[in-house]
Amino acid sequence: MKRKITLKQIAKELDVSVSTVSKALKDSSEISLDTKEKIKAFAKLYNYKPNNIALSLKNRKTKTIGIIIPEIVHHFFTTVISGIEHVANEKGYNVIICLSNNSFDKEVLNLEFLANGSTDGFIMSVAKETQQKEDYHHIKEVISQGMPVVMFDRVIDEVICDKVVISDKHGAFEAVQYLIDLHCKRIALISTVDYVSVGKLRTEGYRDALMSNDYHIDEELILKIEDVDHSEEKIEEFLKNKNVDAVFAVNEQFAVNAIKALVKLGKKVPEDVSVIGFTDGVVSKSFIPSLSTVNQHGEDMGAKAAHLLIERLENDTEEQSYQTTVLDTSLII
Amino acid sequence: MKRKITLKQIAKELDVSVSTVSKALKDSSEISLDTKEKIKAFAKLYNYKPNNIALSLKNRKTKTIGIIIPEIVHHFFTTVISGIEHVANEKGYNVIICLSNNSFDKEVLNLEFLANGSTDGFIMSVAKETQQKEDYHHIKEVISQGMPVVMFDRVIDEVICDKVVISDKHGAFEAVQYLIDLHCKRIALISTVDYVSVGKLRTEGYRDALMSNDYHIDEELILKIEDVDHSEEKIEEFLKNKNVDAVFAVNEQFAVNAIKALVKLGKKVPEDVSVIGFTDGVVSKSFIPSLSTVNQHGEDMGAKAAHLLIERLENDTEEQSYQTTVLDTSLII
DNA sequence: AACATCAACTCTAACGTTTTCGTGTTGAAA
DNA sequence: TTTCAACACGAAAACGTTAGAGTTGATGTT
Repeated sequence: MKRKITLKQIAKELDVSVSTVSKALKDSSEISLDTKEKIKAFAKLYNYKPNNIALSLKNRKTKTIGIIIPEIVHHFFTTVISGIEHVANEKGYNVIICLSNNSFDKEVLNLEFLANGSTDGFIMSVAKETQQKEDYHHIKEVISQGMPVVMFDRVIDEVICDKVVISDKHGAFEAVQYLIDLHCKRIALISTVDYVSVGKLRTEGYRDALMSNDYHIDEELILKIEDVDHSEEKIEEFLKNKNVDAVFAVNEQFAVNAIKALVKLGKKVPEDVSVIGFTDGVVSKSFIPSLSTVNQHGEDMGAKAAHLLIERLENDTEEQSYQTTVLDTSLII
Repeated sequence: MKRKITLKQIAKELDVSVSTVSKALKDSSEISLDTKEKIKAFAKLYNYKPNNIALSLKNRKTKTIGIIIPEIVHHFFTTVISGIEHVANEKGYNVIICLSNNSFDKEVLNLEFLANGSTDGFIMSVAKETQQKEDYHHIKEVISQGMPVVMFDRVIDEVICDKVVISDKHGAFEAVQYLIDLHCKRIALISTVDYVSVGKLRTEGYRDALMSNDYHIDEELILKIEDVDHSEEKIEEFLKNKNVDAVFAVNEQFAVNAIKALVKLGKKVPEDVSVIGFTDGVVSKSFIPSLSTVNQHGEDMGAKAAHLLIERLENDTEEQSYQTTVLDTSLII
């Protein structure tokens, strides 16, 4: 087992000083051609690569960005990660991923840990529990320490930093408008509870669309689901006897469950009931019957977030002009 | 903007030496109670947290494990990551994820970069291109430098290290046996090209099952797909005029495409043709018509891999007894 | 001969920790 | 009064790297 070689070892071996080796490998003009070549050859032979940790310590930057998300087994988040990773790599950055599992405590721990030298900045989507508690001191803390943070998807208005979101409200509006254009009369909404910002915004879009078409908003047709684990039964229960002719679901799981329930209730989709859902695209793409969806462009979102973060990391011109980028959704029929 | 505080700053502020501060915070008996309390209070006030990078450099271990996978927008891999992350976190490790995008070059780059101090060890599934080239020098290199590597899913026999795989062959065997038990006569196989080890193994399981039931192996019923991007057309083309009554697909995408093609050809699934696929579970779970699948237990796989790696990291008792853990698949009807 | 110039190095400090080995001050036993 | 341990702390090295400030010896200039 040959341990990785260091500058010191090379220096000793060739009987020069460490700094000579360092400079030679950087092609410094201070070192003679002869010596440079000798050192380079030796370094190549022993496959010398500088130690990142030492460099990080010296330069006070790690060239890695931390991603903190609620969960990873979720297609939307993976597309975002993919987008981030792509541009990060292009710019010479690595990504380190931590999962909060939607737990506030774990989010705090992760953030604190990574903030102690491990990363140069963060891209994050906050945990559900955090939104619920409305406690953002940990995020504000790292920002005040000079670490750039970019939030995406579930963003917090109270925290001032760069943000990337989709136009939840507008996307929902469009989707519901589409249903209205199909002459649907009784359009149900299946949403999450309101402290999840996306649920709230999409609900607003739903209401706006109905209102601007002079529809009456029937609160009976709105379902808010708290416990995601038992959504299937809840949705089935809800759709029974409601006699809806359209369903708008704020996420993919709800949409799928709605279709299942409708089929169980003897309805045909999309003949009897139209279903449309906010989604990330994977299930619906290969779904039979096909499901119309609002695409969230996760990849673009990640890419944009990464660009924003890196921009801030590389231009430490203390500009305080934080921006919120709103990405459009698109309806896939 | 208050930068993170360091030992040195605390020392200066309280007019003691750096070592005193360090010791005090570690509750060393060398330091008087008075001083300790004073220092601790000050540290707490300023929210002192040791710098990970400095610790990593000093201890020559980073407490992070590197994950290198072909892609992340793939449910199976995310479940594996989730499994890894879970046990890693439990044991005080972080994970840093790199994507090879199935490119050999990127895999090499990632591995080399992370091996230079950024991680203590690796959990990886090799890129398709790497399997194709059969060039594993980069992996052998890091192993020879004393970095533990655990391979999962797509493993390489030539590289000696810990491995976690599912019983591909056995899983395929069971699936095909299941189809045979349903009295299917013409069972098609849709597989990948043979250099992808899983494709090869699952094909073997298919053959074995047929053979041990005295079926004739009709090469006409075997499709090997090279170009995943155009699999849909290929599969449709293939299934036309084959008059099969069952399809066994080595992955989820192929299974879904097969069903689509069959439906297009006027067949009913599962009445006319039974379809069963190796999968990761997300699409099939909410798929209509329901699809029978071979579950790969990604979460368990990740957890096992992480356990193996951490075990090796913490017991540097140079035992060379590498093990290959074979996880069972299970058939979900 | 005295001095400046220059090439080709080496030294040192620094990044933030931890840890080993001092060292000066007590108080008490001899 | 000497001797010595216990106590409370400080100095320095180490991890691997880089950059700026020194050092050396040779050559060139007047």
